[in-house]
Amino acid sequence: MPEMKKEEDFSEWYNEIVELANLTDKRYPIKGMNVWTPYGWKIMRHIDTFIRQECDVTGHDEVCFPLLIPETEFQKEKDHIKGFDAEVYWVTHAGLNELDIKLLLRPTSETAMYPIFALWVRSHSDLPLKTYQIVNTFRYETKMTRAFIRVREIHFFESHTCHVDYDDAQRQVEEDFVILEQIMKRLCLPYLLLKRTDWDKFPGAFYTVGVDTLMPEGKSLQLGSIHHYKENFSRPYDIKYEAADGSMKYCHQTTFGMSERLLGAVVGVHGDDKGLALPPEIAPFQVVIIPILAKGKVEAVSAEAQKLKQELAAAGIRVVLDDKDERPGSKFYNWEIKGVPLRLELGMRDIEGGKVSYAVRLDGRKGTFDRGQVVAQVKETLETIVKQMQEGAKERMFGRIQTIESADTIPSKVVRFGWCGDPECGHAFEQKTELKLLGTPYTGENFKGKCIICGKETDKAAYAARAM
RNA sequence: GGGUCUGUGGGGUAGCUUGGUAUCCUUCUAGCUUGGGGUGCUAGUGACUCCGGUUCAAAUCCGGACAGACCCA
Repeated sequence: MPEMKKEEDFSEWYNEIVELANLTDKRYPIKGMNVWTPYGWKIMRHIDTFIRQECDVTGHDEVCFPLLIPETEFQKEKDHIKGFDAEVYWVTHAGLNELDIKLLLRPTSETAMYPIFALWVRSHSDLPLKTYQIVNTFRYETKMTRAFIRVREIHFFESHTCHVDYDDAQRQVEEDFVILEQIMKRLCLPYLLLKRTDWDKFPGAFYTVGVDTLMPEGKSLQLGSIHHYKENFSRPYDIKYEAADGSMKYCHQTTFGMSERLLGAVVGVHGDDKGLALPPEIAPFQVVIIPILAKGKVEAVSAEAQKLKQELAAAGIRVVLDDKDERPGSKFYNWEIKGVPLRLELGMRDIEGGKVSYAVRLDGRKGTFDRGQVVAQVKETLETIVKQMQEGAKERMFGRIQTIESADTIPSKVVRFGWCGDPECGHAFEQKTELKLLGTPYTGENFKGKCIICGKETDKAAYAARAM
């Protein structure tokens, strides 16, 4: 019998859930490279679908660039190299020969895309150039790897855009926030948008906005990042255009990245001691039907269960009928581990009474639907579950954040405090508390107080936590 | 980079000190039984990370490789 105590030992709980729910197969013989199982991949595909939808409606075009990057291209932006040097995989041989110019596996695609962007962008009428891709990227992580959260082969979404000037790129950053919100709503994940400190921004970026959520143990987990590059890449990669007045100008660029960490966060935020709890929008199966087969009535019940399944499926609901020869109780446990949001039970008792019994995964509540209105009632229940998950997760996250006025005693959670913005104070805080300074809220937050280190008056709040 | 420890059926383990038939739980397969919260019984499949050494004999001892965990820088 699995011991699954989320609150007691989150780390162990997480590993166990990922395995029991069969989201991934960790037995692949390379550390940090796991196999996507059918169940886990179905969820990830739903997430990807939402990302594609939102990017498409905002006028991004999907592209797909090669995996390998020549060393010579990679080296063009100095900060960028420094940031990734230590975690790059190299291809040094091809067949029996050593390569003259080494190739690297993309850790992210700036240096693959931008030489080509330089060819694509010629005049202001080519702008804005808005692209994205969903590909695998590679980073040689040296710390402990963990399914979905820290992996060496990353299932990566990255959008890359080019703009005529700073302001237009800035508008893109703000559009990214809207895209993000649409996606996070469906995953029922609350988050903070924090402008990273200068010493923690993406290598090569002008500024970085981090998307952070909190895990139950109070650690922060970065789910994505949005960057304004200004001209930092367009200059070394020579991405310029002819403006209306005939002058040549460098593009301003942005990027937005997210990964399968989104799935890791869904596991961590919504799961409980019974297993996964999936948001209905990304659940491979939103409803599981379990027929209760009493002796002698097997066929009647099976036929009715089939009918129910078809009705729900016809209404666009993702439904699975579990007709395995197994006890119902055992099926209940199994589907709960897998996080199916809504369970329907159908036995003679229900059929005779014109009902369908249900149980909600999230809070365990049970009741009956009317057989005649079951489609509408299922839809309504799923919608309620979405709201419940959104609100519950939000409450839990903000409940973990404490505003503090002194760095001497740190309640071992996520903290919010005044910061004058001086890097020296920031470093001092990090050193003293051993927390990571996550940054300052991107969209202003009403705050009045004193810098927690130097005591200067400030209207800036900062957030810090232990990073996962 | 330095150090410590560990590799046994699909998953989790016992056995290793003191060398000789590999334990238990779970999963899986088949049959019967059961069927509204993990049904019970019976039978069955399935493992000592790899390479070398010592030995009549190696999961066990020795060396190396590979993989993983932890600690320190």
